[in-house]
Amino acid sequence: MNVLSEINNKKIEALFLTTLELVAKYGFHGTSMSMISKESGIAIGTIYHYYKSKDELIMAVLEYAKKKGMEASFGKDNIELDYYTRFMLIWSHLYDHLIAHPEMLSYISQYYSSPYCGQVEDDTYCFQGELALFLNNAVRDNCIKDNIPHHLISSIFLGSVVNSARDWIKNKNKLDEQGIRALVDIIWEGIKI
Amino acid sequence: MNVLSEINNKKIEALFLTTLELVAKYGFHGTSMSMISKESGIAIGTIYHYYKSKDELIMAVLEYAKKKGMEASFGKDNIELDYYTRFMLIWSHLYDHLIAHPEMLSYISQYYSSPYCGQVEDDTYCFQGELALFLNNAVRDNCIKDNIPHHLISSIFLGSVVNSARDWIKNKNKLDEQGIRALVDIIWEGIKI
Amino acid sequence: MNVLSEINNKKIEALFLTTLELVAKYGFHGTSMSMISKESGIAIGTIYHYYKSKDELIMAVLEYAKKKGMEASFGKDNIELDYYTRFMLIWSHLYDHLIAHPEMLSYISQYYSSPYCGQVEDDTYCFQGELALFLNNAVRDNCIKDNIPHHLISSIFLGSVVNSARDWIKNKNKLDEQGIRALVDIIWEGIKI
Amino acid sequence: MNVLSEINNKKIEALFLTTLELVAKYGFHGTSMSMISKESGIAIGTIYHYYKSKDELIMAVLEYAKKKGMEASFGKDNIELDYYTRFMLIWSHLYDHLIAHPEMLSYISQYYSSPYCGQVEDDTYCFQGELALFLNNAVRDNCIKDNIPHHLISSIFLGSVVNSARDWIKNKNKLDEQGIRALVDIIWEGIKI
DNA sequence: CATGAATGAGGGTTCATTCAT
DNA sequence: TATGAATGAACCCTCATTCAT
Repeated sequence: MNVLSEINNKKIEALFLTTLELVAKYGFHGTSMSMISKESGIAIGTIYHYYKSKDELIMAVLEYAKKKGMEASFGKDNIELDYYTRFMLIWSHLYDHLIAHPEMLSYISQYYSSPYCGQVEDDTYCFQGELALFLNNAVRDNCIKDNIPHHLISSIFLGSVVNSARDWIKNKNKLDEQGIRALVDIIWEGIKI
Repeated sequence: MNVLSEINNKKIEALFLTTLELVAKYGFHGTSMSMISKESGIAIGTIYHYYKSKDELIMAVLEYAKKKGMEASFGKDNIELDYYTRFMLIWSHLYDHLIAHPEMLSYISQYYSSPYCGQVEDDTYCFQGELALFLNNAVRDNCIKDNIPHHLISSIFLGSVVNSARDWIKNKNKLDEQGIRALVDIIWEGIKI
Repeated sequence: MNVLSEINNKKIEALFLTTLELVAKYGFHGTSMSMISKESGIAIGTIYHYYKSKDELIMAVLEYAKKKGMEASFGKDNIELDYYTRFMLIWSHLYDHLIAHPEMLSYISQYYSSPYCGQVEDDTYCFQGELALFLNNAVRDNCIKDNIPHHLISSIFLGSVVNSARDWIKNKNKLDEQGIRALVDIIWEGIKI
Repeated sequence: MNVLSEINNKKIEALFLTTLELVAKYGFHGTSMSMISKESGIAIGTIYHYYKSKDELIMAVLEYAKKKGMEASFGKDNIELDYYTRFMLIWSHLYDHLIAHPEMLSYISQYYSSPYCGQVEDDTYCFQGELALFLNNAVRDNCIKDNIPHHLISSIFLGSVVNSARDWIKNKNKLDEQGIRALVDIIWEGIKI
C-alpha cells in the first residue's frame, strides 16, 4: 500500500499538500474526496488505490505533517549547545515552521481536537515524545528541576507555541526574536535550576 | 428568536446539553440534526423554529459553553484576594470545570480549531477578554511585569489549562493541588515583578 | 417504519410495482436506487425514510410479491371441491398469475437463486408452507399416498409451475387447459391413492 | 481467444473454479473482477487477455459448468439399459453431481433466473436439448406416451432435480436411493406407456 | 504474454432543510 | 407553536476496463 515508486512520490506529495490545504480551509468533513481529487489532479480511484479509505488518507497526511514539523524543530537540534539555547531554538524553529505552514498547524490542531483522535490508541500528542527525551537529558545533566512532571512542561511549551502561531495566523500578531525570547524565558525561568 | 419562555428554557437546555455531548463524541459533522432531535426529544422542525440553521445552533451552544466556563472560573474571582492567589484560583477553577465537563472542552476545542471559527469576525479566543482585564489590573497595581505582551501570557495560561485538562481526559493524568500549584508557579515566576 | 397512512399506500404500491418491474428487467444489482426513485416518482430520501436500506426494500417487495402470489392461488382454494380439482386449480391459478405477472416470477426466481436468499434464516421456499398444509390434509383424508415426503411433491409441483411459466415468457409456449391438465395429471397419477 | 496451450489449461481451470465459487457465494454483481483476480492468482490484465469483458468470462464459466453437468449425467448414459433405468440414472447422476458441486447449481440457477439469460438468443435451458433427444428415442421405441409435450416433461424432470438438490444444500434434506426412486417413479408413472 | 496502476462514472446512503398539517 | 414526512444534492467508495511497461 505504501510501496511507492520514485515517480509516484511527486504525485503522493501533491496529494498530501492538496489535502493539507483543503482541510485547513474547509475542515475534514468539508473536504470531500472529489475536491481532493480535482485539486490534486489524481483520480479518485487512484487515491483509493493507495489508501483504502478517507480516514486512512487523513492519517497518512497527519504523519506527513508531524514528520515535517519534527524535522523543522527537533531535527535541527544541536546537542553541542547549552540546554537553554537548545530549548529556545526548538521553540523558535517550531514557531517559524508553523507560521510558515499555517495549513499544517490547522491540520494538526483540527486532528487533535477531533473525534478522529480519540479512536487511536496511545496516540501521544504531537512532538510530546521528542520533548520528553530532551527534558530527561536536561534533568540528567542537572539543568532543569527534577520535581516537575514533564507533561506539565509539555503542556506549557506546546500550548504556547501553538497559541502563538495561531495568534499570528488569526490576528497577525507576529512575535519577533525579542518576543520569542521573552516568552521562552517565562517558561525557562520556571523550570531551570 | 431568543426570547424563550420559562417553560422552554428546559427544552433549550436539554437541546444544548445533547448537542454538546454528541458533538464531543462525534464531531460537528458527525452529529446530524436528526441525531440531535432524537436524542433531545425535540422535533427537527422545532429546532429550526429556534435556530434557522445548524450553524446558528452550533454558535448558540458555543456561547452557552463559553458562558458556563466563564461562570466557573472568572465568575468566582474574588478581588479581595492577592493577585497570585486569584491567578491560581482562576486557573484551578477553570481546570476543575473542564475536567468535570469534558464535553465542553471538546466542543470548544473543536470549534476553535475548526473552519467554523475563521468565519466569525473578531472572535477572540475564549476567555481571552476576561484574562486581559485581569492582567491589566495586575500591571496597574504593580504585581506583574509591564513589558510582556498580554497575549503571550494568555497563550501560556490558556494553553496550559487546556492541555492539562486534555491530559486528564485522554491519559487520566490528573493534577492534584500540588501539581496545579507547581504548574501555575512556573508561569507566575515568569511574569511576577 | 411500516405505519403508512391511507394516502401513502398508493405511493408505496407504486414503489413496489416500479421495483418489481425494474428488477425483472435489470436484476437486483442492475436496478439502482436512483432508477427506482426516478421511475416511481418518489425521491430517494423518501424511500430511505421508509426502508433503511436497499436490501430492506428488496425484502419488502419480495413479501409483497409472495402475498400476491398466495392470494391468486391458495387464496382461491375452495375446500368444498375434491382434492384433485383443488390440486389442479391451485396449479392452474398460480400458473395464470405468473404468466400474467412475469415480473413477479422473475423477481421471486431471482431472489431464491441469489445470495440474498441464503442469508435469511429458515426461509422456506415460496408457497411451500401452504402446499404442505394442503398435502397434510389430503393424506389425512386418504386421497394421496402417505409414504412420499412432501418436499418431493413440492419440488415437482412448484418446479413444474415455475418452469412452465418461464417457458411461456421465454419461448411463448403457452399451456392451454388441456396442457395444464396433462401436466398436473402426470403429478397426480404419481401421488394419488 | 479460446485456443489455450496445455500449460494454460490449469490457469484457466483455476479461473473457472474461482469464479464459480465466488459467484455462488456473492452473486454475479457481488463478485468483482479484482476478487476473481486475487483469489485465482491471475492478474486482472491477464484475465482480460482471454476474455474481453466480465460478461464474456461469465458466459465461458457457464459453458464450463453446463459441460461438467452434462458429462456427469447424460455423459454416463448407457443405451443398452432399459429406458426406465436410464431415466432414473440420468436423474440420479445429475442429482449427485449437483449436491457434490453446489457452486455449479448456484451458478447455473443464478444465471437462468438473471437478466443475463434473457439477452442471449435461443438459449434453451440447461440439459433441455439432451433430454429432448432421450425422450424422442423413448417415444420412437414405444416406451413413453407420445401425446405429452416434451417441454412439460423437461419442466418436471429438471425442476425436480434442481429443487431436490437445493433442498439438500439449504436444509440438508438428502434423498437416499429409495427417495430418488420414489420421486422418479412419480414422474415415470405419469409418462410411461 | 503478463501485469497492476490508473481511471471516473455510477453505486448506496446521509443529511440539512422545507413545509403542509 | 410543534411536528416529521419529503426532498435531492452531495457524500464516500467500488469496479469494469484500459494501457504503459
